[in-house]
Amino acid sequence: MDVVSPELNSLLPDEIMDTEAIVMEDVPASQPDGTAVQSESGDDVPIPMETDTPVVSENLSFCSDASSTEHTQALTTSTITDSMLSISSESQLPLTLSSASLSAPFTISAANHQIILNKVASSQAIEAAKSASSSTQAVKQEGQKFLVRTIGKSGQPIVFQLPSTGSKPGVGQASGDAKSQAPQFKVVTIGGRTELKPVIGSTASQVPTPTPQVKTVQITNKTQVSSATPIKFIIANTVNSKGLTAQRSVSPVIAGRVLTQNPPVLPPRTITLSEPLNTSIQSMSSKKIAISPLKTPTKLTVVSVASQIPTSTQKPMTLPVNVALGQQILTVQQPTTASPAKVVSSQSTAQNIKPLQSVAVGGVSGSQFKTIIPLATQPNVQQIQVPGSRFHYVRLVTATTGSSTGQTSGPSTSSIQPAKPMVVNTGAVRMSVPIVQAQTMKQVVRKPLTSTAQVVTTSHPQQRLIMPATPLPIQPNFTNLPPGTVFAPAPGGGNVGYAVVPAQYVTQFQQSPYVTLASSSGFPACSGIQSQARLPLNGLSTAETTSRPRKPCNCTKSQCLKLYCDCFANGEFCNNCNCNNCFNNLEHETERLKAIKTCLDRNPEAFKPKIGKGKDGESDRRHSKGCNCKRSGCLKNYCECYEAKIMCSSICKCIGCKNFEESPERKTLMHLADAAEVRVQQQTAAKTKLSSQISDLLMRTAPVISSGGGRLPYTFVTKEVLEATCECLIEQAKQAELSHQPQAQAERLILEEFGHCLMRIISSAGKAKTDCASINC
DNA sequence: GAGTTTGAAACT
DNA sequence: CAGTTTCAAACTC
Repeated sequence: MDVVSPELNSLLPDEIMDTEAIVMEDVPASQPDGTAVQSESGDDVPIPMETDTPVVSENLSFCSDASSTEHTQALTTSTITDSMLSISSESQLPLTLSSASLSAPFTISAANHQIILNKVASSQAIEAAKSASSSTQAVKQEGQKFLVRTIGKSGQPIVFQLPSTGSKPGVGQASGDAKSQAPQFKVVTIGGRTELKPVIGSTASQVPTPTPQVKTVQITNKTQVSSATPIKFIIANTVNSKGLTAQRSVSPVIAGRVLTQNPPVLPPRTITLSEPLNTSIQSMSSKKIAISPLKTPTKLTVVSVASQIPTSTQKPMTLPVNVALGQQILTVQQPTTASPAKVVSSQSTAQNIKPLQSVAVGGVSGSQFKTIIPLATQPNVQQIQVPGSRFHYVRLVTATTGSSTGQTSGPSTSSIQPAKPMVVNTGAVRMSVPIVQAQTMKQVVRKPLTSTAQVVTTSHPQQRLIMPATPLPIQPNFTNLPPGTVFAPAPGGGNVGYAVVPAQYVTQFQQSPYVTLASSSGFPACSGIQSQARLPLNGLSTAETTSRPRKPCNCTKSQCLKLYCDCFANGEFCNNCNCNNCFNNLEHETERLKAIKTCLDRNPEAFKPKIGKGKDGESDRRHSKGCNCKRSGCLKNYCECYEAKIMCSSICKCIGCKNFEESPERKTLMHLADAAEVRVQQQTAAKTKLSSQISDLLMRTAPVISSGGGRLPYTFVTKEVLEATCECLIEQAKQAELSHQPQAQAERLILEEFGHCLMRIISSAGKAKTDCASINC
């Protein structure tokens, strides 16, 4: 198998690690009433948290960070002490967790399987929260621990433990600014739309969401005051990567983990909010990191992006972090200032590592997220969706090292070592998996993996191509990786590498029963969740992309291994195509991978969507390279801009372009296209009506036929049939008129349409007679 | 359905 | 980087 070249390898980390584009707009509080939780479903069925499955990191750290001191409050799970906050899924009452050391207490409300952690701006806010709900519980920080007890059906409690912060300098400082700041929860839909909701006293006013849509709860700390108490999440499931080199000192520290569905009878999971004493945390860049479970409520998602925390804060950036609890995503957003919010989540214990996790990195504008999509029950697989890229990347986090691997036995209580909050999974292997286009990622009918078993054993696991032998879930030892998987060594060595896996495999993973937890957990699968992770394809909406199945290719000479082939260009295998000598399939993975590498060597952007976000002031969608049309006037589908239904931009090098806003030709074309579409719809409707009328008539006349024994076709020509037929003819006439057909031609078309109608009537009549005869026999 | 046109991709 | 060739889709008849 070919190993991804260093060039490609160098590309992949950037793809994954780059989170600069992930910027969440500050969303004003849209619901000051404090509605913090939206039930994902109208019913009260609790959604269990997945905790028994292996998870890269069991630790979730919520850190309160003083801007200058980088102080982080950590919830450690090592021991359960003082106050414990229990959140029951059944209860929809907000729970307020206040910490003396924390400038802003956290309001925690759980309802309908959702837990919202909110940082209460002030004690008054706490009181308000209490007043809002009599059952609100304020937990002093002394306890440093709060227990989420019944998030899942299993009732497995999740313990959030806060270490004593008496010695933490940043705590008091943070609390002092809490009033000025208005920490808020932002409920963010997967599609990127965010809904900011104050948490305080919110539970009573919960608005049940009709659809099982995953919500992201975002905690935003907009104030830039150094005294502010930025919330710092440190997700410590880190792997070494070059992406965090000094060059990219601002690379976000990721490594998140996500809580998902718990199988019943699971030991209490402890989420540790540890205070990182490591300076690396301090230097952690403030880029926004969104960790969201886009999948079913039963999923636990973990984001692990960077292994090392950049030591420089040269580029303070907003750092939104979504921590998904069950179906919810907790987002912590920190404005780009002196005290950026930081999220630290340690994955030091890869207990119960969730099998397949996906991370979607939004590529469109700043509102995109890296989302984690749990795909499989097998641990250590993360699907990373990089908007703007046609590949999906799957990161496999292996528990090869004892320290990094989680102890799967016993209650999943993991604690983060303060001194090494970010060192979690040194043996992690990141896999970059070109799958399907991110936008087209969708749940489809499950089908077993049919690939031949090709397992490559190697002394250098991170650089070997692993071929999946069976449809079994991905194993940590990579023995079940799909064919075509290529491991690329991480630059600079280390235990981290990338593996390029055929896109379809991820789809297959998603389709595999092993992947879908809902199938086995008894919870209804939420197909919509995954769709939420989809991102626009070439500027098209998800609905557009999903509603348009890709056309089969007709390649004859390229073997479907060049970008001429749309299938290949989209990172897909050929399927039901008309190509000849196709190598874009599982049987030719070696060649395919080589071709991918070649394309990437030639153009690292080769597999990225051509239609992306334009510059400020320009159209939202524009061709990344611009077209070079010379003869088509950019008004035919030869033009990639026109084909994408966008206008040419300044970067186009086209000649005689007519594809601009004020172009009369373009307007005419658009008008004609719209008219044609309307005509087609009308004609289709008319034909459907005709068929319906005929069918209805057949139903009514069937007894007559059967008894009378032989009616002529004209018997079926009733008033309704005539009307439907006339509609078809009129529509045909309109179409001919609009297309400026000569009268003779128009008459011909009308007559032909009439003939078609007659044929349908006769055919239906004959069929009805035949059916009746067969019935009588 | 065959042939032509077109422009992106690939190549030199 | 520019020019040429190759290629497959779009288009026309």
